Amino acid sequence: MTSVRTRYAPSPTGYLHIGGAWMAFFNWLFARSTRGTFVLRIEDTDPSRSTREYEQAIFEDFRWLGIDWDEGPDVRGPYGPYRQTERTALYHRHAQELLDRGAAYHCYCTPEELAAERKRAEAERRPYRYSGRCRNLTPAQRAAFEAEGRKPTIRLRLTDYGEIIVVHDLVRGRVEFDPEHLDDYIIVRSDGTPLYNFANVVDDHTMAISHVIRGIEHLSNTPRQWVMYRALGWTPPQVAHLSNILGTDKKKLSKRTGDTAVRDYRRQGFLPEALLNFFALMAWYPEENREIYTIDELIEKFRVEDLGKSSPIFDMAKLTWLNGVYMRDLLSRDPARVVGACVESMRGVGLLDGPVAPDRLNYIRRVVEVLGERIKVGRDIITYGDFFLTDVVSYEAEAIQRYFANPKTAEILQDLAARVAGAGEFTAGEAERVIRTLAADRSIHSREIIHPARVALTGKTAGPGLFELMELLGKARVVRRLEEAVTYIGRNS
RNA sequence: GCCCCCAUCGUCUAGCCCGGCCUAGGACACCGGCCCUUCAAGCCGGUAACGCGGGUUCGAAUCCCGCUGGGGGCACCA
Repeated sequence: MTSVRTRYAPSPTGYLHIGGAWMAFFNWLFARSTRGTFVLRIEDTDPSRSTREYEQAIFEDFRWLGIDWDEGPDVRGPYGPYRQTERTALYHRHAQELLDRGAAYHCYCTPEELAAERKRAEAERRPYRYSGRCRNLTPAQRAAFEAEGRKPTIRLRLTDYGEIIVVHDLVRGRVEFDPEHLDDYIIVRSDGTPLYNFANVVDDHTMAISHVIRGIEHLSNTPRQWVMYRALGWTPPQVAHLSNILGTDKKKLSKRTGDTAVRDYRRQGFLPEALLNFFALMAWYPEENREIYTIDELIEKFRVEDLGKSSPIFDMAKLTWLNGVYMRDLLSRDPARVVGACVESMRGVGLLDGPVAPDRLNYIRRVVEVLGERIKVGRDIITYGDFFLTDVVSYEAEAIQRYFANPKTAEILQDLAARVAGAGEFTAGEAERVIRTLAADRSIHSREIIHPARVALTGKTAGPGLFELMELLGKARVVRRLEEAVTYIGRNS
């Protein structure tokens, strides 16, 4: 058996989409699991929408995910070039070959004429198929069209193909298509540029791609492509078509129901290994009763045949949980990665910009330490620890209601502020001692101090342990916030 | 409209190919409880699914047919 070569072929018309990354991931997994080759090919045949900036961005997103490629525009390789716009000679050659073999023909119909045909079909409520008017043009007729100045497209002969086209899909099994329902489709535009279905076939073959895992939307394209392979005398690759990821509205994943770009997830502070683990779980469970897998385990266990057939819904809650599992593990093993994810999300919301100063980074490290297991995603440093990062404490409505209502509260907090101010070296232990003593002196339960104090210091009812949080905030900030709370309560009661 | 694909808890899925081991397993989410200065984490427990209708069979989530529902394709987009 010749070696496995898979590919992912993005169009550089935007950032790497979650759905695209998901597809790419399986092609990559398959290549890695068979010690094969993973190729990145840029499909930039639509010049109006493709840019080099997006191409770079896609590379960057893949690198972040940890999906590497053996051949591609930037690393080159024996089957290059890897950008479709640089392969035009190849398309011309094979288009000519198709023409010479009589498998394709020039079509002089204008877009307007075709639109009219389509409209007529619609009016008569029958499925539209190209009429085939140009299928058997005589040299004289062609000359006449040319004289009119018409530029022909090239169409592949398909309507009279004659036999059922069989696609052997690795995950769906045998799928049959009757060419009766297909028509002669355009493979080269009148300006000479190739269309997707054609360029794709030429590239996959000339790049010796052995397996293609792609979206279900391409299943209907497959019979068209298979006819072309046959006409050219080529063997088509093995294919597997996966259903698309859906949003919570059960529609194709879109901005409406959540972030769609890989970099959005990076900005929120997700971990690439968690995202990849989650990607796997959206298509298959390598083992029963197990959710957490390292990339190496996924590579080892991967089998195309095991991939699911139905469309998964992107479950944010599960991704978040999974990310939390990884974050907790990292907390002891490699806390710098957790800090990294937090920094990423702080940049995302503008809390950080440019290089981070060493003392600032140190402080963030301590915040992460104090927040600990509460951080499931990098952005949680903001949702749970904003009071560490900014100087304004805004009290949650519920917090005020629950813990600032007691008439004694202001007095207690005032007392606490005074005692903190007079305390010794301000560690968590010292903070605890101060509060316990205060509770004993006033013969109240420490709860009656702890909760209001937490609200005064953080604005929230939930959060890290009060004593740890006080230590990190430091004596000065604690005293100030306590006094601010006293003022606030006085003003609002 | 025509063609194609899909269908197990709210969600991701195991089981389906090779019918009985399935009174359908796990995980997320949700709801209780424990722990506790709150939250998170952790631990314990709970609710919850074979879309419907016909077959085949002693027996069907598993095989067959139909229906319904969802998705995709039918471009000089990819």
